[in-house]
Amino acid sequence: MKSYSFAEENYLKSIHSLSFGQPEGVSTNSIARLLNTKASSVTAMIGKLHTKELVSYEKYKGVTLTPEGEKIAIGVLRKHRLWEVFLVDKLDFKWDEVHEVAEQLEHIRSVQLTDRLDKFLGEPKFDPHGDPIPSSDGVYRENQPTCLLSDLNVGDQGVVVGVLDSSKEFLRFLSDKDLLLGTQFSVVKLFEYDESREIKFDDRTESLSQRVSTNIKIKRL
Amino acid sequence: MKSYSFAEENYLKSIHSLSFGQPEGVSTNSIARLLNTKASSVTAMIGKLHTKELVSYEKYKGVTLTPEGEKIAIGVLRKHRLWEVFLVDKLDFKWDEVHEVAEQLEHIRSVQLTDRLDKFLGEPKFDPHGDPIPSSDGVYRENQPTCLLSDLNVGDQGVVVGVLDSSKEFLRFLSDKDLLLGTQFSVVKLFEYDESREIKFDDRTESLSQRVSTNIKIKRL
DNA sequence: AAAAAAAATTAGTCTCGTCTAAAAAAAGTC
DNA sequence: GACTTTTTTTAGACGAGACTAATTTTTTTT
Repeated sequence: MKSYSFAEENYLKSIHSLSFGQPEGVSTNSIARLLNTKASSVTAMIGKLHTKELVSYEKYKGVTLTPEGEKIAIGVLRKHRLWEVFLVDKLDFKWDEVHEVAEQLEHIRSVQLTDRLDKFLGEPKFDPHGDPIPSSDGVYRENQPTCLLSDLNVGDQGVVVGVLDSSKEFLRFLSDKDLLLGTQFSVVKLFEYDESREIKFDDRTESLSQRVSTNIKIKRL
Repeated sequence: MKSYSFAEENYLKSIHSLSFGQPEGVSTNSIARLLNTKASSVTAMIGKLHTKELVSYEKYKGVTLTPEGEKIAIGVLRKHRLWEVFLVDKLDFKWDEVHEVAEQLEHIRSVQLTDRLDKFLGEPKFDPHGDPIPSSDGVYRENQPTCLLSDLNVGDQGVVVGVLDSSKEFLRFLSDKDLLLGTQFSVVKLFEYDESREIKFDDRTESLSQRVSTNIKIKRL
């Protein structure tokens, strides 16, 4: 098993995240912006990754990941998101405090560690921001941008990623219903009359008023 | 809060661990041996740490940590040992598999993380090897080298750190008695007749045959 | 106390990842 | 199509941290 430096892993991760909807390749400047470095540094690193056959590259065109490069990027992403779950679920971090620490933890090298952490956390499918966690063989599907539960129609599926109304009362209401961050659900009924919805999750069905569903941020699945 | 490189932290940690019973200062070669580097690299780093006032140093004499340097070294040690507990208690690592991973985790920078991890683990006082975990304000007492439970006399205290006989049967016996790794105990009676001992732990008293106590590795407290 | 051995330091080099400044290529504009 | 602006690449340098080889200091041996 080859192993890569923090810097290399960060570049691969950045290229991966910028690749979405960019089949042409990712631009040097966009990588530099994301990593807070200069374009010249990016060019240098791209050359290095190219030599190692982790990216495809032609001067002045963009870069794309090779299958090997993508595998590494997804591995880092998996670790990042698993650690975020750990920090939030086990150490009671708020989900907006975890990023910086997870940026460090994602580079810890140990296959055993990652897989055991995954089991320990109950093999979660989503991180605290609602982003999907790649499986150990690198399979996952990046999901849609955030929208509201009230945007969904019958048959749509989603995962809870946040709230608009963060009052004690509302959070209490959600926790009474077991509608926690990361809960996956599908919309089974929609009553035009009052815009209330029935959703199914954890093998239960619950009815939510329009008031409630306009205050829950979700991502489509 | 200043922050230090992985390399700096590793040197400080090494100097700290070599300082035990060396009030004269630690030798360049001993550090090089411990870190698998060359003496010249050590000299260079010592110069750097000296400039930052983390070590006291005079050419050709040894190095010692300043109070600031020691604070940092103990902080790293605390993180290392807490992560070892996490790996063994939560992720079911064997206690001889944890070192390499903990060497990486000990450098994660986040005071919040360390303190929350400590709480999550139940504020353990010893790591899986029986070494004491420094408190967040840096207080701890390094303990004695390993000996056998059969070496202890009435009134002595110790902590279980391993076994000589690692057969299924013996490990089963120990787990039936709740004599786990990390258990702290004191010897309350010693019967000269058969060399059996009564030990007290977790508010219980148990009697151990000579056979048993010669197979349990402990550290004195 | 002189010679030999061991330990520590200096001098000079290397790789990694970054930077600035300058040059070259691509894209946008009139 | 020529000119300007933006993007990208090259050239050259630097700091961190490691190395080898040579030198100096300390310690040990006789």
